[in-house]
Amino acid sequence: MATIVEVARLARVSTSTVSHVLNDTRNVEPATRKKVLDAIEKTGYRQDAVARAMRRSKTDSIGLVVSDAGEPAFAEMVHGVEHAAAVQGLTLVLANSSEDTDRETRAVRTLLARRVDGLILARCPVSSTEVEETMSSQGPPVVLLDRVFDGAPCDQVGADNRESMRRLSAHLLDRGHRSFVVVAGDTRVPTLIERLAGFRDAVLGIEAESSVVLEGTDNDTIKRGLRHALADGRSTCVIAASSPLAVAALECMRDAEVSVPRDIAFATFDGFNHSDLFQPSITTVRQPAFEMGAAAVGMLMERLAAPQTSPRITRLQQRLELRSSSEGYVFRRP
Amino acid sequence: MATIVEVARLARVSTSTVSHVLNDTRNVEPATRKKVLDAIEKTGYRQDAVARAMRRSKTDSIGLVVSDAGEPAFAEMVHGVEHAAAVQGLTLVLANSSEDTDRETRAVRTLLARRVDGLILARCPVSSTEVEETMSSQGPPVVLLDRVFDGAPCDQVGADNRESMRRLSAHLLDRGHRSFVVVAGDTRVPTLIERLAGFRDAVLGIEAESSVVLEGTDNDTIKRGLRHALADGRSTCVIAASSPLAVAALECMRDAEVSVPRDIAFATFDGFNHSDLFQPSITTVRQPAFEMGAAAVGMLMERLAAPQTSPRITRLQQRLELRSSSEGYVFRRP
DNA sequence: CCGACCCAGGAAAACGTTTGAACGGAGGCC
DNA sequence: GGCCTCCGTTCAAACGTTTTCCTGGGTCGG
Repeated sequence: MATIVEVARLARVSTSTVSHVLNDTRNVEPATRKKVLDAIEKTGYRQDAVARAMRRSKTDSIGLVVSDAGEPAFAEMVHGVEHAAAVQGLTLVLANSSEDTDRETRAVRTLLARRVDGLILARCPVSSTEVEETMSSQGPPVVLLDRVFDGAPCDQVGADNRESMRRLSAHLLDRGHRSFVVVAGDTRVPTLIERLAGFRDAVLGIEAESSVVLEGTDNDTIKRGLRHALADGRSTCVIAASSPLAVAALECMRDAEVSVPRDIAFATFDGFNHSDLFQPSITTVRQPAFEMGAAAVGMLMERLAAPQTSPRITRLQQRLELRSSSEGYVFRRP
Repeated sequence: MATIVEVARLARVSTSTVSHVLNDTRNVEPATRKKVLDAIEKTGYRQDAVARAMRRSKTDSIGLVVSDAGEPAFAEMVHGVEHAAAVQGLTLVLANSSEDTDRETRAVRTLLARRVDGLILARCPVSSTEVEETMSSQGPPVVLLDRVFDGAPCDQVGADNRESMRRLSAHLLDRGHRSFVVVAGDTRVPTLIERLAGFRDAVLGIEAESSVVLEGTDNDTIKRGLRHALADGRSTCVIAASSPLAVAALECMRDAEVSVPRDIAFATFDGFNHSDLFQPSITTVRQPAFEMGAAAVGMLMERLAAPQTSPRITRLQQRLELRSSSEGYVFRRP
């Protein structure tokens, strides 16, 4: 691989001149510029980003740690981050924590070692203190994505989970539902806490008689709970707080031969792609995952431009997509 | 940020000694090792991967260019690549080409500039010559992922598309279908060529009377073609060659009020997640996307170990998941 | 005509590591 | 006791850039 000195030698100029035409960071006489460009052409020279990063102590890259790269919602976030980064001329270094504290720690460590210019974290349910320290240390700026929490010492991008869940629940209340099963899942995850809070906001002061909230990290426990809750036949609506939970709930209901929406209504957060092509087509609160990723990059850029301003939090609005899983349910007259 | 020289100074040893305990690349007296470790502890020193990469001319990273990071199948590949890379101690630099030749070229260029140790490419339908040259140049080794083609000058990992399509088609022939609509899509993409070829293998010598093959890059054209093909009511089965094509086909059929599987059978490649929860549940040939990504990393490692051996191609077997979209269709007696 | 200033370009010092060569002391062998 | 070897350690040269400071010639104003 040709280096800048070979180019310089061939063009009979100094390496600094070559560098200056490469980055145009100083005026250089048209004649010499041409010599340099010719030499670059002839040698097939390509700038070495590693050496460049070393000298400038700036890698033009950002790190992204995501808790499950396979999950469609996260995949869209990755996509959004990549896109926005590319637009800014930054490359993306991706790591996956698989919802595991240790892996997350190692991932953050490697990314910091690689001297990324900024870090975007979609954290797993519980982070190590090492990770939490990097959020406030004077290392590269950190943006928390999706799983945000109040009072974090860094910028954050999330969705308006609480408000969306409130809207969804209010809509369902409007349709006459009073007895819900809320499949809330792992309530260590801020996102799920917020969604649960939104439900509580909505039913506050309304006699939502026998609503059941299912919390837990284990799918089988959740399913058992749901089966139990469905058994008495009083619930008219199931709300799942995330897509994996929706899968569990739908599986459980299929196995229990409870049909949606004939026997019960159903709605979920960040549901299934192309849901309108299938039955039951699922009422969904959809996260603008791509935009959230892009927004995180935006915050990172602003933070790099203004390091001292106090941390901010951006909440993107979610879309409520009403479909037959909730709209098709008709209340039985007693 | 503390550097290795500060550690050395504090420990009253040379930087080389520090380096040697860091990488344990040479024996060092327990006493001095302890001094060094204490100094590292005290300074909070972290190795600088950029400087290290520069000196060793090895970045311990691999580049992945994918044509659509949002698409679930590609997301799973990304996931697989990330996982396998992490296991090997490599970090992943991700770029997205959005099925665009220019972006792909730029992505490859950036990754090469970053001196990745290897490159995995899920190429877009048509690559620039620059990209094709990197496949054979003596730069970092390249592995082609998913979209493979015979005679490529580098390693490749794909699925057994042709054989899988042959099996699927044979199964459908067994069930009595003779008149197919094959939604083949962009037949510049090797994957889709292979799938189409598999269909042709299966119907060879069988009077598959009026089968229609729809090729094209434009969804609307595809849909128009499909509507036309469905109009005469002779076709008994639609096969989509990829998930986006399946979406188009299902939309078209929904709009034309052709019901699956009552009016017509349907099957697709790499279909929809959790298809068994919905109606129609879709018969699918499922790519082992995660494994393909992991396998690509594996090939890369082997290639790095043995640079001179001739290019190889690995095909992973796909799983045929039979569901009601094809099994539910009952032939009408004339 | 001379000093001040401007401008294009060059020399060289970083950036933080790794690593081959050199070194010095201890021990073993004859 | 001299010599060789071994072993732990240090020295210093890379790796490929960017960037500060410097230089020498030209221009312009007085």
